[in-house]
Amino acid sequence: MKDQLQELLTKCVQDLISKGILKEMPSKIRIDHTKDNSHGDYATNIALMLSKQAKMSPVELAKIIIDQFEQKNFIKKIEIAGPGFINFFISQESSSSIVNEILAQAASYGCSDIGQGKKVLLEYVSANPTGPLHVGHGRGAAYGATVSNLLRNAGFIVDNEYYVNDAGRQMDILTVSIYLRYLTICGEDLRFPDNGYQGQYINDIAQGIYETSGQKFHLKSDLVFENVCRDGTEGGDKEVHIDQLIEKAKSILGDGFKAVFEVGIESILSGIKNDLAEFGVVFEKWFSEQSLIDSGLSESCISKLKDSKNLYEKDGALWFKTTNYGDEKDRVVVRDNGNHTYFASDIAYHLEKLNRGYDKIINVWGADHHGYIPRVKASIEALGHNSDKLEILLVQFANLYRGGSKAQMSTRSGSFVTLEDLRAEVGNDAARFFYILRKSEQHMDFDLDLAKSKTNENPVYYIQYAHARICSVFKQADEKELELDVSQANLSLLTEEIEKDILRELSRFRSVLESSAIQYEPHQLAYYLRDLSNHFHSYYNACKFIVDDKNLTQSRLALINATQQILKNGLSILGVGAPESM
RNA sequence: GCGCCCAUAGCUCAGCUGGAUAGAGCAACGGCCUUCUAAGCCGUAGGUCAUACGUUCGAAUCGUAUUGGGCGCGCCA
Repeated sequence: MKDQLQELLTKCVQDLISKGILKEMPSKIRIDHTKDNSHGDYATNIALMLSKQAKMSPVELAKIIIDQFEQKNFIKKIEIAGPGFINFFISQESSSSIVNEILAQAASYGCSDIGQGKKVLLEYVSANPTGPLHVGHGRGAAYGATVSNLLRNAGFIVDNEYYVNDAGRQMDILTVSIYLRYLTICGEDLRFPDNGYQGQYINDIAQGIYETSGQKFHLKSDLVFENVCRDGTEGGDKEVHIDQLIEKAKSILGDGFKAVFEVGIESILSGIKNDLAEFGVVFEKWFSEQSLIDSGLSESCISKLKDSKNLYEKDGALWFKTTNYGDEKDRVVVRDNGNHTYFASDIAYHLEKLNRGYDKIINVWGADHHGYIPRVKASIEALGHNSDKLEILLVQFANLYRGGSKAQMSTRSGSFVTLEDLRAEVGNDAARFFYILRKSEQHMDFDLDLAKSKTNENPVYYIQYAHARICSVFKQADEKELELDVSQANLSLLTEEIEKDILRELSRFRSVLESSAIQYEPHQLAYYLRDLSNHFHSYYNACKFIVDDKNLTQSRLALINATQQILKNGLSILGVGAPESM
């Protein structure tokens, strides 16, 4: 309907151009759903936009446009209103046909092909595998998964990917943390380093190693701590302290160090996978950072950059001249100790992504990484690709409040609320919905007490309740042996104001999906579903659906059946269930 | 100091890329269950869209400056 109007209007403007009344096509011709139904069903501001080039007042121009406009029978009325808006009123028959469309296409109603089968790689979460996911990661997970659903629904082919940072120093710290806990279980008396990972999960992993391997890795703690400098709180340097512990453990443990590491990362990763799967977040691929080093891609990227004169040496380290590509300072890719930086892996990773032939690469990052964007784009350009292919979506932090004060979320200290805890407390549906309800670039206050204690006030239930209520109506209809037969429904009987409102609301669904997908804004869909539910609840209170008049009953059941379908389709994209009863 | 994000009702947030009288949810107040689920509905109240200029037919939306908050500015990841 909207598309048809758009076409007609475009043609109309073209005709006026050929008549010499208008000079040139505007960059876009907009037809919008109206906010206020006294303004009709659709409106355009075209006359306001073009009044200047036509050298006449918007109202005059609007008149000319309407005269030129090809009248169709689905248009009941065209009006000029306000400063020069053109409002279109759609005929009752035509606007109620949306119900038939929805019921005919059912679960696939709302799908589109605006993506034209373009291939998209969507990377998100990618939390370091040093511990369970916390509530901060949940936002990225819910957001990424929903964007993925939206894009798929819009005809893009989407691969979801999780980048696993399984290389580097933090993995060593993780391993040492586990190992020291293991030694404690073996009966050693030792002091746990300040910089170690302190969560209970570390103890659990250590316990697991003890149970399967017994004393196999047991060494005297005196040996491990021999010649290691003092820790931070003992007046030493906590970074040096832990680095020396790592070196010590590696040298005396040999292959055992790797064995402990393998058990540790396997345990943590499977926990993360499980957690996300239960949250309805599924990745096609888990990409290992280590694999970039093992395959030599990381090394070959550095060679390429070296060959293209993008690297230089300073203070014993190898620097990438990212300032040539708009970064504010140059970045180190190889440290003076010979180790590659995280950035070096990331260069290789992005090159690898590009080589896989995607049309678009999207990274969802925490907003704290925004300063990282120029250097990654720089690396893409330097390796001869177009950095526009990479789109980075930033998600702001969720500030966690508990008991009215901000809760800390540090993995290192182990004092955080896990995503798993949150899901257990508020449920997957509420958590998914709550996370995407806010625009991603908005800071978000997540009040745990509110989310946990007052779950009934969570807006997700409002929508689910609307769905359940409709199911309940059909249950009633069933008992009265009424069956919905759309072909029997005379939709022109839907003349109540609220019924027209719902028809208008239903007709918006497609454009909401399109807009949410293109702008990567799931919250638009969430707000839409809330509005639709609101209209339905009003309808429910204002009118009875199952009435003596059989024809009217059929039409009303058809209308709420279509509403139910839209709620279901929308919730499914949000990754939220549509319960039949509550 | 420089860069990015943000500022809308008492609180938490929308506002469809510049449009018509700025909206919703909580919280407050007043109504609605002998009727398909009251996790609901209807109504009332609540605003200098941080501030000041500017751009134009028209600004919460765009530009500049200021104020106030978040984040970033490692040979960490």
